[in-house]
Amino acid sequence: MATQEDSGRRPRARAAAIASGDAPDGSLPVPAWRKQRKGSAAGPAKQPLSQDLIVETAIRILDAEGLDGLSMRRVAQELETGPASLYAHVSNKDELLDIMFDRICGEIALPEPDPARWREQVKQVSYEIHRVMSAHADIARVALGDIPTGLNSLRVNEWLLTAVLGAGIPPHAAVWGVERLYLYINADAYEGSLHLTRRRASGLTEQEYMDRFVGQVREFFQSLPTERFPSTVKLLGPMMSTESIDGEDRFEFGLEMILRGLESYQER
Amino acid sequence: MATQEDSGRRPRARAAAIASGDAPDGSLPVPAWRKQRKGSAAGPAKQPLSQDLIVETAIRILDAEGLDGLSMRRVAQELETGPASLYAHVSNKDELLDIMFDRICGEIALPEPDPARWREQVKQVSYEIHRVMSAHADIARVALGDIPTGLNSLRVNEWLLTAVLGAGIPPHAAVWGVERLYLYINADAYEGSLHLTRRRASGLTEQEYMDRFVGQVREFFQSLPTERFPSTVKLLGPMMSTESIDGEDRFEFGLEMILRGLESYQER
DNA sequence: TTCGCTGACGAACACCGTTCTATGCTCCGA
DNA sequence: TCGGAGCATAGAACGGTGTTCGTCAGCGAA
Repeated sequence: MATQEDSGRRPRARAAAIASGDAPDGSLPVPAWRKQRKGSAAGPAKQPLSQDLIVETAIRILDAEGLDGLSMRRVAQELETGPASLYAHVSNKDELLDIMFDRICGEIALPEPDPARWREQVKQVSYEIHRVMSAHADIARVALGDIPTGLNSLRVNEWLLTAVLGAGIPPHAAVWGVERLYLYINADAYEGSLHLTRRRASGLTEQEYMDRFVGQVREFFQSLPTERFPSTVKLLGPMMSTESIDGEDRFEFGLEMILRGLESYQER
Repeated sequence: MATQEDSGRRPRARAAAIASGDAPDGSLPVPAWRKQRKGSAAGPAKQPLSQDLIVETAIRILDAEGLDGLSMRRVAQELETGPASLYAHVSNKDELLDIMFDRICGEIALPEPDPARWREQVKQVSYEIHRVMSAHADIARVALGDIPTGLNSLRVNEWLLTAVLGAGIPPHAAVWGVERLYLYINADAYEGSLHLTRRRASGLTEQEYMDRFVGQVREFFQSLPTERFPSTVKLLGPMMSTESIDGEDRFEFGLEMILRGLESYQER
């Protein structure tokens, strides 16, 4: 398990907990408002409710049924309780989503920064973020709809900032570049997850889905009048190639584009 | 129970409507499934229901109350009818959103393509798309969550493809580059609209909102432990500057980055 | 005139997030 | 050991959501 940090309740509370943290070593202090539970050692008997348990359950549902399938009632049902019970540990569905997102950010593995290999490493980490987000259905939507302030999210951000600064990109370009990169990664992960969601909903295999869905889209584009959409029709080939739809290479292309743009701001 | 698996019927129908479009001049053909109404000249007497009327009403609500405030019931209420009545003209809320999005795409003004000024023009059009999306609350979310296949959306896409092709970007890079650019514009427009939504919900002026919201975020970041987040703390200045939050310049930065990346694929 | 069709729409279904409120249970001080 | 305070639990309910069912009225064709 990577260095996973606990996420807090509200941004302010979080920061305060860190600032006044009384843990001398590297581990973050356990926030006062989260009493540690007795044995989280997974008794087969009914576990007492806790924020951790709720978040874990919610992520399990997210993975299995997607963000749209995740509801407070669904989580409560899974825990064999009523929806109202959750609100003692989580003030909000939005807060639950934030905490889930940050917990998931904790899965992102970060290498030791090496300024000499910054470009390669930034790319690697971008892939890693993308991989983790894609592994959890459409969770990336949360990042698009909210400025993440969780500790694990900050950890990733800090890593990227350090790498980019170390490459000699001036401060302003570094801040914006990393922010834009993050936006791009999440937007693509979200977009990509939609196909997966749809495919899962349809119950088709990847190949079947590809054939049917892409086939329909292709059919649609091919029926466009050439005189009105000449470039679109001319580019039907590259547009409809499997690699275009699949996403991996397309993501790489955009990433490369952003990196080329970013390094044009390098000062040394 | 019908398992409505023929979700491809819609795009196909549209394309067929286009292919058999009988508008000889420059204006787009009116799709067969959108019957034109008599006078949309806003009679004070109760207008008969129609898809156009529904879409117009929905966009008005969207502008005034945001995407979250838009519901079938809300639209029906505005039209002084029941929600069920809408389903005779629109098969779905998703379809309504698609149509709304495409209608809004129709507001995007496109200049005559001039290959010599392709870079400037692509930038200009990107701004234009961004402007139109931002003018309609969080409608950009629709584009992120669905592959737009409306005519007006295609029109914009066609323009961008033509411009980029004309600049000597090879086919594959053109397709992907335009697609990535589109993704970026919509993602940023959506992100930006969230602030506006939140501000509107809070009822504060722009200045007040700036002060309060940014103040809180700044407070949070400033309370971060320097030893754990050195780069983040070091970059607090550029991160928290007004221009960073406001978005206009930030959008421009990312756009410039993408364009620099894109033109690195130029072949002549 | 009558038949058939189609648009309008009230009612209802199955959900949703959230809050109120009553009920227990646990733990602490006396 | 008892009393009581405080809190996790959860049933019920509120006000919303998208969508469907079935009825009804109006109208064009026969």
